[in-house]
Amino acid sequence: MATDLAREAPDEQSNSAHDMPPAYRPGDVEPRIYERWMTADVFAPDGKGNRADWSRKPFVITQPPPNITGALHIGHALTATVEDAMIRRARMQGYPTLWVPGVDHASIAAQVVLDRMLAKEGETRASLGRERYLERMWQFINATREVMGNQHRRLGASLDWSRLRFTMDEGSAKAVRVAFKRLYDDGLAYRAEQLINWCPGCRTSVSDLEVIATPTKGTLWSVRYHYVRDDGTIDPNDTITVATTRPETILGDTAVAVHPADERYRAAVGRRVMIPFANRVVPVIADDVVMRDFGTGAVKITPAHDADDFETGKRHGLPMIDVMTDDGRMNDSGAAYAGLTLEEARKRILEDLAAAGDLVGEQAHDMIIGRCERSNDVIEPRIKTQWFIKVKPMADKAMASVREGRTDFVPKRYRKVFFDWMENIHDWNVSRQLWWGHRIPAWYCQDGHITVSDQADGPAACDVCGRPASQLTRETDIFDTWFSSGLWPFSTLGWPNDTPDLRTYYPTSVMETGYEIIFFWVARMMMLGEWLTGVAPFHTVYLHGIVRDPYGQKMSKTKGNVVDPLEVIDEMGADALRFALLNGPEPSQDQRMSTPRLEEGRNFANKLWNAARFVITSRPAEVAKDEPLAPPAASDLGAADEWILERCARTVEAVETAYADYEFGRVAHLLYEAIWSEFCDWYLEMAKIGLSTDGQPARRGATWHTLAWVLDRYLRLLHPLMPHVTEEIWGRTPHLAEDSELLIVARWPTAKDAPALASVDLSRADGVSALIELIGAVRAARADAGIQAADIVDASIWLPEGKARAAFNDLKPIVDRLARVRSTAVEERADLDAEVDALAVVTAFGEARLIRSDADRDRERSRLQKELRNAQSALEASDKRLEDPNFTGRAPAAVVDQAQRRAAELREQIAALSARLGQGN
RNA sequence: GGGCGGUUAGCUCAGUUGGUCAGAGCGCCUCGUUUACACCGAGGAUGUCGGGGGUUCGAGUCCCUCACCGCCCACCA
Repeated sequence: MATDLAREAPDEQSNSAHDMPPAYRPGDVEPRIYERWMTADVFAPDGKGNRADWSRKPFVITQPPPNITGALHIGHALTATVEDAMIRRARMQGYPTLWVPGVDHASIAAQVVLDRMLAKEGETRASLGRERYLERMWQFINATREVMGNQHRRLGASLDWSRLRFTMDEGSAKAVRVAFKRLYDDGLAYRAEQLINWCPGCRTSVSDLEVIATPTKGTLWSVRYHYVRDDGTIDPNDTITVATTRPETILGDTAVAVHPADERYRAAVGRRVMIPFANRVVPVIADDVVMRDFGTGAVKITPAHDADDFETGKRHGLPMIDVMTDDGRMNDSGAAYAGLTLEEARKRILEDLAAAGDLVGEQAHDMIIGRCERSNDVIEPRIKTQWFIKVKPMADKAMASVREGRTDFVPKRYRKVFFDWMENIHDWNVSRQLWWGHRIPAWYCQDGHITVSDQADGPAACDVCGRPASQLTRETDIFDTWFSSGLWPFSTLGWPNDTPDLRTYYPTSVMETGYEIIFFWVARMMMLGEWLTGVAPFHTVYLHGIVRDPYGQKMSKTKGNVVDPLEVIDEMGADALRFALLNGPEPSQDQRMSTPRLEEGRNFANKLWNAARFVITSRPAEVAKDEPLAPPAASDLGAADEWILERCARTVEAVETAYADYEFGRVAHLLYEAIWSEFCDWYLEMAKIGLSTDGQPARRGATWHTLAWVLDRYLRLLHPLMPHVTEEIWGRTPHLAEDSELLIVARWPTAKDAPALASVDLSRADGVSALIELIGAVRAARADAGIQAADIVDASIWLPEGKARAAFNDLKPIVDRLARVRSTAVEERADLDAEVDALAVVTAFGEARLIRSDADRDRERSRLQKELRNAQSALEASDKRLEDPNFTGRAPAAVVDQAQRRAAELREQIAALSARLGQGN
């Protein structure tokens, strides 16, 4: 199928406009164009259609591999569009470019999705068992992977599909094993009994980042604990009152703490109290963590269920008692409450305390509780023996890389965000009690020795005691998804093997992603990359913002306000979507997506299409059909041609700067202006005169060559943003002799591409701007006077000696056409006065008189008076500045000079307006 | 409790180092079948650039402060 499409596309079609419909039809064009790129094999850095210059360092993008869990949303479209824009420009610049497509296995997110699907079938994780569960997972993800790839293709993303990777493939698996072993050998991976974040819904621990701090209205209860006498009995009247928000954890209390300097409790320290319902006698201890002015100044210590208490417990050697089960109930330590949910247990314990008369206070209390990012369950701090990564040494390296400029952020302010987080980083809990993911390659022997192996089939024997593998048990936990994602930039290139790919493409160039995963992913890639490969994995971190709905709301399936990129592409075209996404705010700023914005992109594609259609169909007979593109002959250029060439050169420069700064919004804006407002609105109209059959053949040729040249520049510059429509047009326009057949690999334009044009005297080009202003003024006067467009009016035109007059000599027919007049040039301004019955048009750069005996004098007067007022107030302000010695003395000469020139122009205009208004009619 | 971002025309947003910077698109009003385009063309209306203070010859543009909106981070019962 691919070859058929490729065959039907090229030669007969090119340079023919008969098959160019008057409206751009993305649905017809886009799939065919993508197929051509694929057939030509241009996406791979060493593809046969590529013109990569291997003497240059390859440009490589690190992209966040999307989760396999489902369809791509508009955020993915933004990511892909930005990355595609970057890589297309680099490719055109001649860099070997690599953009590896991939998918992340997203263990916890995938399990949540699969569990939900299974629930509909009446199955659960447990009912299937690990093996069958994983089989189902593979079925599920194999189906979604296909869909996701298609979405990127529809968008036009030029990914090297021959390198599609998955974070659960064998390459990733090996990288994970080797990375972990390295970290273990370096002393950075350790197994320990620590307080971790437990999600009872997901039945796994999660990292600190996956816990969402949620403000909650809670209650602070005051509870009496009874002192225990030396003989072990309880004095019902001798109590200490503690404050707690979590009565259900009372069963896990192993101390009561007070502040060491708190006079109220001086005598209490060292005494013992009885924990209600648990029948456990625990000490009253003194510790600085206790805040004297909070609650009662005495606090129960539950080391197994609170971060502070855990530290306190360690300091005082307190027992740590876990009172919960994995699914969020009270366990056997919960005595009479065992088996109850935490909520039920709390209720019962409060009732029982009240019954015993020990619940002595209750007040509302604003607090923050952690909830699971995935399931929204309340996260329980619990003691577990799990694997951790000591991140400080890696963080130091990553920070040094940024501090020393080896890695930079766009926008720069994210450096601070990065540093703030890195400086306060905690060790990373990488154990997950899930099934879908990379199993931690650690083995334990019956003596508790740990063996970490990077071999696919595990260790041969215990590293410590030499027991054979058959007597070792493997860790059942898997890694946090982000552990394998963090290896992405190099695991996709063959690491840990020293492959040619790794040597060629690593470190990568730009890492592009949304700011919301800077900690999850970017920071971890930087840490792991620096530590494991010795270099920063990319030199630039480019962060984009969130795409919101038209009302500024975050899009979400539950809100039902999601925009499906595929629907947009069906309706508007991929280029329209891309343009809309990029023609937004600066990097990292959120944007709102709406139909009008998409229409703007669609309309722009259509505008370009029609401009190209005009250029292609207007080729004069003098220019051979197969003549290659070339800069127009300088000697034959008219003023209008010089003008557009000058504008075009400036645009090339400005656009290039914007691209280099990753300012895609600016690129879009500059090209929109240049193509629509300059090229189409003015030059195309002007060119119609230059191309007319009554002109000279040389001028016709020069005009058309100018049209083709400028269009060609703009197609190249716009291609990274709107690849399909530009490629399709390019297929029908003449190219430079050295050009490739496809725009996607055509040479990137620079200001130096046409040396012959550099020597063109552009003085007339300046004059064109003055004429454009005059034409505008004539149009406004006509509209004001109600003159019909069909009415061609005789006009006298006077322009001062200089650029505008020089340009006018060349552009008279153009002025006539665009201003709808038959003009006569007059030598002296005074000559205009003869036209007393005419309508006056006055600008700072010239004047016109529209010969109308039926002119409405009152309307003219009010129009001219308004202009006079504007000019006068502008001059007034200008003069005020110029008369101020502070200004003339302190402002730079160029600024003063400009102000003086402006004042002179205004004086001219005012004089002319006054003269006209003073003519007494 | 820290930190960051935003506040410019009815709406969505541009405004690079302070000096035609008060703009664009959409919407609105008037006109229009001029041989690329009605997904179009021409013309027009609309803003004390969130408030206040300061620096400066000159400030949406720099500094301070306040207000509102949003986001991120944060182990205190």
